[in-house]
Amino acid sequence: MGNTAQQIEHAIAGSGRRLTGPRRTLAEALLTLGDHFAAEELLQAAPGVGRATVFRTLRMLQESGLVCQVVMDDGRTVYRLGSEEHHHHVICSECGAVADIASMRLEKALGAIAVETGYEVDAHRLELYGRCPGCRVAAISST
Amino acid sequence: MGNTAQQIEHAIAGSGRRLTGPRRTLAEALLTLGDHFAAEELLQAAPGVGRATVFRTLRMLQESGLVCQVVMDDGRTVYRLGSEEHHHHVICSECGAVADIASMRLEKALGAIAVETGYEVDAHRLELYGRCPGCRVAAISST
DNA sequence: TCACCAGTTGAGACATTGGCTCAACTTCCG
DNA sequence: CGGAAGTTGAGCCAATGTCTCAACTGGTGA
Repeated sequence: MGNTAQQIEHAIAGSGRRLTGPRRTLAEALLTLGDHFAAEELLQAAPGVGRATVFRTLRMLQESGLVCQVVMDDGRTVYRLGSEEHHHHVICSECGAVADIASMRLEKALGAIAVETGYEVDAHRLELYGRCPGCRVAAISST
Repeated sequence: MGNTAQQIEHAIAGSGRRLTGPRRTLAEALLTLGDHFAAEELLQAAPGVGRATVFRTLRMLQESGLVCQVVMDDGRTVYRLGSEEHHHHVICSECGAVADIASMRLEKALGAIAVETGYEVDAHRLELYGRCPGCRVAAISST
């Protein structure tokens, strides 16, 4: 995703929110951080920004759909800069690579479940864990 | 799920594991704990059993399929005594009720995704959040 | 029955992830 | 430019879980 700091800053400064120094710093730090990152990494990549601000901003970005949260296999959570569209993740248990999933079929199955259970479902969390193609090849060739 | 303490104890004492006092205490405490519970609640329901043992045993029971872990809407995790069969959960954001889902359609969609991504998927985590029928009714009548 | 040893335990410190408070500060609007 | 309102960060708190390690114990072989 070719997000730029300006795009992120622009998204931040919506609905009565201010574009402050720390937020700018975070916007830039986000871009230096690779595909996914822990909150702690963002904290370190943004010198001078306090811990509370990092978490606050992360939450804000999640609400804006600019960042999504991924729960890893072992329970750790990482964040990911990404598109606003609804999607899920496949995570490699070996190298940690995260790939997006967008499956109409899956969404429909989820919809059907909502109906069957009688629940009014308004959110869900879905993560798949496995081994990415690269790590599969590596595992085979190292045998 | 009419689990009895004996059933749980039996399941614990498999593959070279010992049936110890603390484990018996935990097996009985589990039965007093309602549909789902936090680790902390189990700890309190099992007097004399140390924190480390509670978490160790919970992990053991998860590996045996006797207990499953549910990540709540807000990130808290609760545990649930349940069947070994693979299933997912719908969680009511209001009253916390947890219901099981077992959908062939969903499993198939997940399988298709695994193929599409090229990942060798071996596990996943899926939770749906919403409002249960009871809370929906309550919300309407309190209007 | 007994002794032994591998598996198990618990106290307590530590780690991780995140939230809260509140006085000081900064943005941005008028 | 001035001030209200949004924002910040230091530091402390909380929840959830892990680790260490000496002491203990279940179950087995004799």
